Amino acid sequence: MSDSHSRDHHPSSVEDASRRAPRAQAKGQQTKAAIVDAALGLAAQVGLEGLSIGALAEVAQMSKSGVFAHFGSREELQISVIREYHARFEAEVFAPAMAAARGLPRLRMLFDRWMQRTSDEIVSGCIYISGAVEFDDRPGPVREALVESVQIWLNAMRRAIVACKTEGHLPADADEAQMLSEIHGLILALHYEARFLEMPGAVQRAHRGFANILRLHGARAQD
Amino acid sequence: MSDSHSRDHHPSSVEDASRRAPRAQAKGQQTKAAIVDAALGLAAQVGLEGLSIGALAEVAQMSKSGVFAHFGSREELQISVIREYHARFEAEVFAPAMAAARGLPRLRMLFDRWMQRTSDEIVSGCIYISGAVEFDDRPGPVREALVESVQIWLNAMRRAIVACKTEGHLPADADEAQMLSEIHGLILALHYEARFLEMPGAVQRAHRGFANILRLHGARAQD
DNA sequence: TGCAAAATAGCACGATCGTTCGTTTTATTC
DNA sequence: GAATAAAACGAACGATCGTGCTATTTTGCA
Repeated sequence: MSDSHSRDHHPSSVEDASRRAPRAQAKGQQTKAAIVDAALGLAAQVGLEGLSIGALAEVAQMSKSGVFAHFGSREELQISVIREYHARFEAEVFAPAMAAARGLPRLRMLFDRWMQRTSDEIVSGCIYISGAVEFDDRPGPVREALVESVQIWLNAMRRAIVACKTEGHLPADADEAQMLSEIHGLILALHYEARFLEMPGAVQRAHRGFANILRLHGARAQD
Repeated sequence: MSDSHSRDHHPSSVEDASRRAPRAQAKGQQTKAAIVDAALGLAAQVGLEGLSIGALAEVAQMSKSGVFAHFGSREELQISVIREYHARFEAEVFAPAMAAARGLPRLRMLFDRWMQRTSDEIVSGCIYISGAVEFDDRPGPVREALVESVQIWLNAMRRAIVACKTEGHLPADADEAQMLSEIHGLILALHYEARFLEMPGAVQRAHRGFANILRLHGARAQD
């Protein structure tokens, strides 16, 4: 999962950054980060489309125009939220799993972390899922940012599956695209059944489903 | 799948209905049906929340207030759209599959029809999916109508799986809730990958996924 | 401490939203 | 065809939206 997004407002040179080390962030960056943080929570509930600058300003205890000035447009705000979500997803799901051994252990840990995050989002909502629905036929930079982030993650999962083959944990002819779709479906069904339908047992079913998929596609029994 | 919704505006007595047989519908019902039809297409694209009376009036070539008068509120319009969607889903997916033999043949046909409809909705959008995201934490009558419709359908699928057990097409200890979740996940992944990510091969993966689920859960080989 | 710049607030704009109300047109019944 | 009811219209409302513009406050540095 390569973070290809350019972090904005980095000091233009390393020298400048070290010279004024004590002042970590200008005031602006600091409150902008706080706004994005609040926006993330708000967007998880009401979606990226439901995210309004007025409501955000109220949560952030600022004026509408004060919030607006940090982004210049609502679209830019939405994209900032997506980037922040992406960064947190990467830090919370992808990064820790890289500590696990290549192959099946790492794939298991990736799925476990993904599941854990989705379970948490039963309460808060997931913008990779709500965003997909809101922007699936609304072209533009917001949709592009969303698609890019999701693709980066799904590609990381795909690579982890392929690694299982090269490590001999999965048969060489295992179909990684098929497995990925089936795993992705488990996550989507979990979100749908638990958050919308409020059905009990959805988390357990997703866990079992993952074990079923590994078995079906010929994973070697693993410690 | 029992249609528990009361069809509104039925003639109050059968006698009245037969007496004025040539006039099938009063003018009002006729245009209301046309409005709902247009609203269904519009809501599939922009979602139930994105559905505005102004835009609908433009599509239906009527005045805003003319459209509004048929429903009395936007919520009632949204509910009417859900009911109509439900009726079409039932007619297009559920009803034809009842002709197939109880057990695995019927389950296969239910899934095939469901898949076919979802494939069509790659272009148009599915309000059972978009609606779930839009109303997953927005309580009220619209959410209730959505949940009810989806539950009716999922229960029908569950019954079809159970029938496979009593017919001996699936082992008696097969877990129907688990199978249903996995199947539902295939549909959700298909919608996500094909409509939002525009990934090729999603339809084929969903078909293979269904075969995989049947195999995994011990379905007898079937003609 | 004082000054320039950055950050925030205040206010108003055009647009769109759901909704209400009174009127006018259309359909139905005698 | 006249009378009555149903249906559709047109205009306006208050609210909320994103977005400019201009003050005012706050911050960072000399």
